[in-house]
Amino acid sequence: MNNTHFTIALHILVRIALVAEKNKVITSKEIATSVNTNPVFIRRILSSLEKSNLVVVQYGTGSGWKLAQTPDNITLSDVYQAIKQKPIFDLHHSIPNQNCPIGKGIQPVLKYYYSDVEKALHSKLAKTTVADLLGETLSSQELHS
Amino acid sequence: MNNTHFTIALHILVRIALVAEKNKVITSKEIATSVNTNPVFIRRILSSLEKSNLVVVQYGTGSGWKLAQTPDNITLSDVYQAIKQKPIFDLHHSIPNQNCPIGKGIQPVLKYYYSDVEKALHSKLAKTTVADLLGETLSSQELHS
DNA sequence: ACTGGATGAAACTATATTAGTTACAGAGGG
DNA sequence: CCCTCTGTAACTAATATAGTTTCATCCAGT
Repeated sequence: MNNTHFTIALHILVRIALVAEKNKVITSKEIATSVNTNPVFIRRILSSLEKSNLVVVQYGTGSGWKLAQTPDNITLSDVYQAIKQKPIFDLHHSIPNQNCPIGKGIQPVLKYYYSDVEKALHSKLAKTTVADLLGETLSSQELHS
Repeated sequence: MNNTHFTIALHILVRIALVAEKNKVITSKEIATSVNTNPVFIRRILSSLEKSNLVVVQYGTGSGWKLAQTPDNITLSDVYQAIKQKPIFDLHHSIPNQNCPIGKGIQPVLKYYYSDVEKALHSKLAKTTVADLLGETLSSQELHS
């Protein structure tokens, strides 16, 4: 995962949640217009979200995307899990020197520690839902009008 | 920051902490041998660590690097802060559609939320020090001998 | 069946990022 | 003054990212 993907995924889900209030679906092209990018990029991320059962696609006439769960049931931890491809911190690209006590021993230590950090991150992300973001986004608009 | 930089920075600091126990310093070339990379790459990261007062360089004969603070005083939050160049999550690369209520409102919401997530990450990272990592790395070696 | 709008996926490009490499001026203890 | 190492710039190769084009596939409605 690149770190913008999470932002795009959240934008997509909040955008779908908005039309879901009217029991409507939305196409990747329409979402792309909102995000200001191209539909294929949106579809690639939608594909990841679909595999994690966060969104569902409808084919045929009146086709488009809808949420697979209610917005208050989708946490940002779910979203992060769905689109993450890389861990938050990577280990060395090339294997460290095994003749050095640090080079030999540090990777397992860091690997364990990083997974611990990711758990803490997930705990934090789990406290917020797509419904929360939609609410905050809309209410911040009202203040300006 | 790329996500391997944090790993390399920790490797560097733990490696320096190891020789610091013997009141010695270590050169970027020696560190590069341990990390299994080139000295310039190491120096670039050392440069960031130096700016945050985590390491100090000695010139002249017997030159090399040492810690600017005791290892139990350097938390991983300090290290992360020193080398991070990008936030953990980026916003959109191109500005979203301002005619869409979501496109218009989501960036400030996410910006605030992301800084909140970073604070949680720092709290987690602050609980571990370079001394902790050094201890774990060495004790994991003993188990294998 | 057929149509039409949308998806899924592959292929390709342009740009940005990352790590590696070379080179050389500058620092400073002996 | 010497010697070793640092600081930094410049360049390259490899990889990652987002954008674009293309086309087969899907399926509700007619």
